[in-house]
Amino acid sequence: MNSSPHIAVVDDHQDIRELVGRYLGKHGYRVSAVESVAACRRLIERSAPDLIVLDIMMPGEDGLSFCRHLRASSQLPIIFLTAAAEDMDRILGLEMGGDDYLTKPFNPRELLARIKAVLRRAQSLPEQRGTIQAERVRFADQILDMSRREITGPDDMAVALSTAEFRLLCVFLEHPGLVLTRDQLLDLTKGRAADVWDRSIDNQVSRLRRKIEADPKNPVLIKTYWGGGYSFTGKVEPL
Amino acid sequence: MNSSPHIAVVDDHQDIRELVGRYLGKHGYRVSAVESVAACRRLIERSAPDLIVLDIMMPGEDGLSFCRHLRASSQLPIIFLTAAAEDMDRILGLEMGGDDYLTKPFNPRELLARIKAVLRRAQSLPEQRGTIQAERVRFADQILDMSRREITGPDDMAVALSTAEFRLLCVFLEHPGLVLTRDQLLDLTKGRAADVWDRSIDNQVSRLRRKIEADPKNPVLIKTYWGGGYSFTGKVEPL
DNA sequence: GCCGGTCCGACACACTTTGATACACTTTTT
DNA sequence: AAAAAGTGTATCAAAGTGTGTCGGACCGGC
Repeated sequence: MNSSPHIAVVDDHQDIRELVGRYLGKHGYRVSAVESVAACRRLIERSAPDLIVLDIMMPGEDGLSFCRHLRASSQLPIIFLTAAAEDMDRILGLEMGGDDYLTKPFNPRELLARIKAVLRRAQSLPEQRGTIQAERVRFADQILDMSRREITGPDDMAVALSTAEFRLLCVFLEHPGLVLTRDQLLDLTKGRAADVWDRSIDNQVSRLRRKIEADPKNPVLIKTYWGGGYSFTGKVEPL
Repeated sequence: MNSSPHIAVVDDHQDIRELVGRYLGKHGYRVSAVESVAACRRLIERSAPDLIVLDIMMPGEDGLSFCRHLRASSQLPIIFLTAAAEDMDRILGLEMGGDDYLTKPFNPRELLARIKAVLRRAQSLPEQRGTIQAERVRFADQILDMSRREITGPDDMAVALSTAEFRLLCVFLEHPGLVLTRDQLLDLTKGRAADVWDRSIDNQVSRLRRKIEADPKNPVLIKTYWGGGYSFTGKVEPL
């Protein structure tokens, strides 16, 4: 990502354009706000945005028909704005690739969250490092037995891991030192995309820490990167 | 599976479309909801869904006749929605490939379960590893005698297996290390498809564990994958 | 350095899945 | 035919997991 993402906002209400434009701008996005589908077409031609925030109900050409048109030729992600819940039905009738929608009135914060989610989805995937082959792996002062799914500490006490904990630990051990976002962790462990305010990973990290950290209150092995994600710190050595 | 399955929902009631669309969307499916068979035809042409949820009783072209039409040319799985139990007779009259049906009013949760089941069935089959040829097989610290259908532990005590237990153990020994879903296990042992809330496999696994695990309360050989299935962990060596 | 907003850790809780047991039904054996 | 064993279903308890909330930690702007 060499420069900040470029968002096109299409809405016939000036106040919405202004509000959204200002808010997204403040959060580091480049924003182009236009008042009609026609203007949006021109915009797309000359500057290729990364995502469109599109109002459905507009005078002149309608948002939905525009979307159908776009879908015929491109994968450009769209987030729909709809005034009424009934519109949603018509949205569902479309092929919703990586798209999303939001009903007015909406919280700008939520729009931001969804934009982030959609963009992340479009990129995703850290380089796939090889899966761990070894039967046992030493990390820090503990050993993970892959087949028994349990770890043994320096005191020779074995601790069993649940399915989710085990998967999470494996992902960490496969990517030592790398900062993994919650989306990546969720994708790598469960194969599913993150819901907007998903806290399940936080919880699993917390549970895992309780089992592998000497002092769970002051984690050393799994470090938190504020606003970024988590990273496994420590030597990893297949046995 | 590079992207989530795409489900087409065909129903003339808007509320149903909305409900189902939202529910399935929330559970990670891509949903296209349309109000008629005609619209569904168009949908299929341009976007090839993985499964159709089809209301039977609809104005205009009827769901059943549409199904007959589809079956002539494709294997596309269908889940029927019927208002009255009487319709079921007519459904049963069809060739139900991998299909299924549900009577209204239905629990969205159950629909989800059936969709999962049908889709799994459509994929199914892990790569068929060769059947075990050897007369005796060593696994962990025990030996399975194929013809006598009994296992001998390190203490030389022979334990007899029932038919179902024997089949199940064989399936596990043929796919060591692989996580097998309940459907796959049921298919491989009994050759039948899993009913939606089938627990018979759980029971057999439990019984088998009691015979081959040193400590059935803390199974080591047959591991549970929460929400996934079971997996046999341990060396397998034909003799 | 203070302040508002945002993110994270911990906890509690709801919900789903699984394990164990009991029981009914079927098949096999005696 | 009776008895025994095998198997599927129902039920309850236990474990695993996801979501919400609250308080504290962290960041950026002033």
